Amino acid sequence: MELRHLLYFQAVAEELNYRKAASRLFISQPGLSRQIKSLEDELGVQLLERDQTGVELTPTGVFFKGEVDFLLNHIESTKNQLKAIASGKVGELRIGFLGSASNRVLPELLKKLNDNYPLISTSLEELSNSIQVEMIQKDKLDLGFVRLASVPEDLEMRPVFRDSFSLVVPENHPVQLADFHSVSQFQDESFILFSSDYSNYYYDQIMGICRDAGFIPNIRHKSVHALTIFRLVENGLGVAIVPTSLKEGYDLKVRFMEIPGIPQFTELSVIWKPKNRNPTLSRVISLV
Amino acid sequence: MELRHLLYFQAVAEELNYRKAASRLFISQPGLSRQIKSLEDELGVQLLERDQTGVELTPTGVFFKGEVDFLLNHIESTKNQLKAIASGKVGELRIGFLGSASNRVLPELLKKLNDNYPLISTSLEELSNSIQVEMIQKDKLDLGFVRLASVPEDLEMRPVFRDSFSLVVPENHPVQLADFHSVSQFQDESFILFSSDYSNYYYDQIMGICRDAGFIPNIRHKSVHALTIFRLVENGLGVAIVPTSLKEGYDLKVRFMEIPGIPQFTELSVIWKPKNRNPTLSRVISLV
DNA sequence: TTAATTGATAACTTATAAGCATCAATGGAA
DNA sequence: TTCCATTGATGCTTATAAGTTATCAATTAA
Repeated sequence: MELRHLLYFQAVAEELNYRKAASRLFISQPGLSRQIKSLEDELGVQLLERDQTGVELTPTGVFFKGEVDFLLNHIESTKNQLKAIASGKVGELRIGFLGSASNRVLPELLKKLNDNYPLISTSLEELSNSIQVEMIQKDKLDLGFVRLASVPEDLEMRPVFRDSFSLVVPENHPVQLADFHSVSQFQDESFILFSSDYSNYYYDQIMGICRDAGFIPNIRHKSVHALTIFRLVENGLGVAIVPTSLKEGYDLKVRFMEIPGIPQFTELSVIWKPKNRNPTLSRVISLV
Repeated sequence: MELRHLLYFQAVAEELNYRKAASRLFISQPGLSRQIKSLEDELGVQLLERDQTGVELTPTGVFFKGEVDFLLNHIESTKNQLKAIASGKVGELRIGFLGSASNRVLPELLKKLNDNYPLISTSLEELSNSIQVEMIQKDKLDLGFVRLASVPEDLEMRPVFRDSFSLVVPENHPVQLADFHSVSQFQDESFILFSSDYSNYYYDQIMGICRDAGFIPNIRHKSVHALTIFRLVENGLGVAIVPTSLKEGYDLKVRFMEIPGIPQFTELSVIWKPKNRNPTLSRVISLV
């Protein structure tokens, strides 16, 4: 067994089609067929179910795919760390974050990081909650900033920032901050939300706020990006409920009004995998 | 880079001598020299410091050795797990069941499963007959516990538990067990049933029992959950006819009275798809 | 000084991955 | 139904690169 086999298997498992996988790997289909077959022979198990219709993963194959993803990611990360170590940097840290984490917590962390370990380099990526969890589990990411109620067993989670919710309205909206006492004042408006596949937890909370105020919001638009949501609000397409800290950093014709007297809040948490072998990680954990 | 390179590097890093490492790997020394060199070239770092005296690891090499050990061990353990999974010794079994199966059959099966195959994990979901059939056909479920007269061709079915029917009445109902001889004594009461979309078969049987007793029941409430039905009975909203085995496990102010002299019974069956490729399944089938 | 180490290099051999042409089986469209 | 496009598998050939042998220069110990 060679890494080649793992890489090939990964491609086939993702494409579920030998020809497509082969062209993605820039090799011929027969060559790929034979390599996969020899992999199965060596492992002594069947990984893929194939007929003239297509390809499917066996349950064993599903397990193996997970391990292969992990291994290949780990190797990739090791390669990068190697270069960092050899060039005198201490290491590399791959950080994932929700768009709504970029305003407050992340800049602070990066500053602290730079002060304490000036030689640690970072790569930042804006990703959804679920993708971050998955990538951290597979060693494709070292640290994640998410809004989640819980994470899988093999991950650790620490809350880092608690935020209230604000209603976002167009600048010229008739309801002024002084008159604003309940979300129910907006029950006839359209609502713009973060997509629920971006964060179910967030989605449920917004629904909870409206339910507590005695109405079910009329959701007209959903988006994964804060900026998009604000643009829609700006153009009068509805109002939005977002974490208050998003107030800073955007220069738009919208007004933030913190929602008074509600129990809901949103909590940004750091997550990581204690088993992650990146030596840089353990040092950074102590900073957050 | 291939696994070979990692294995070769590991040997050299441990022997700190190319010739010894080469003979341990059953290859020639020049071949090993070149493979290590090409590994260093590809990674772009120097892993080993060598002169005519011998070999030493660079700091980068020390780090890499740790990662290589980890990776190769992980691969070895993955290979072993693969075989265990393919043979069904470890694995996951997704089980669906009707609420009314939870009292008797299911706990027994889970105990047996745990005794015989402690490494098989299970996920349990309470689902209706029709949903179970559908999910099993789609390989979304491995095993189902249903009450059905028949299942589609591609599924197998085996009866596992035969149960009589009992009438459920409020604790203080005037009719006592000793006076109870026919359902017709209750023809003027309201009846509470399991929803027919939950199980048509069950629904038809209840109707059959009443028809045989010479009346058509006045059905006032329907529910998918046994507990809900019992709560309604408890509060005097009607009487219910349910499988007798539901008697256990609920602490409510209701009385069960087995219906005497009727031919109807209800049979809980396991269903599964013979074509399902989960290796765990075949092992478990033999247990039920 | 000599003999026995060390790893590196050049030239050659061989194993095998990859490529091309082609096949049989399947499924959808006409 | 028939036809055509698509699926993965197979036989044979080619090319890449791993591995071999022979040999080298440099170092160390006797």
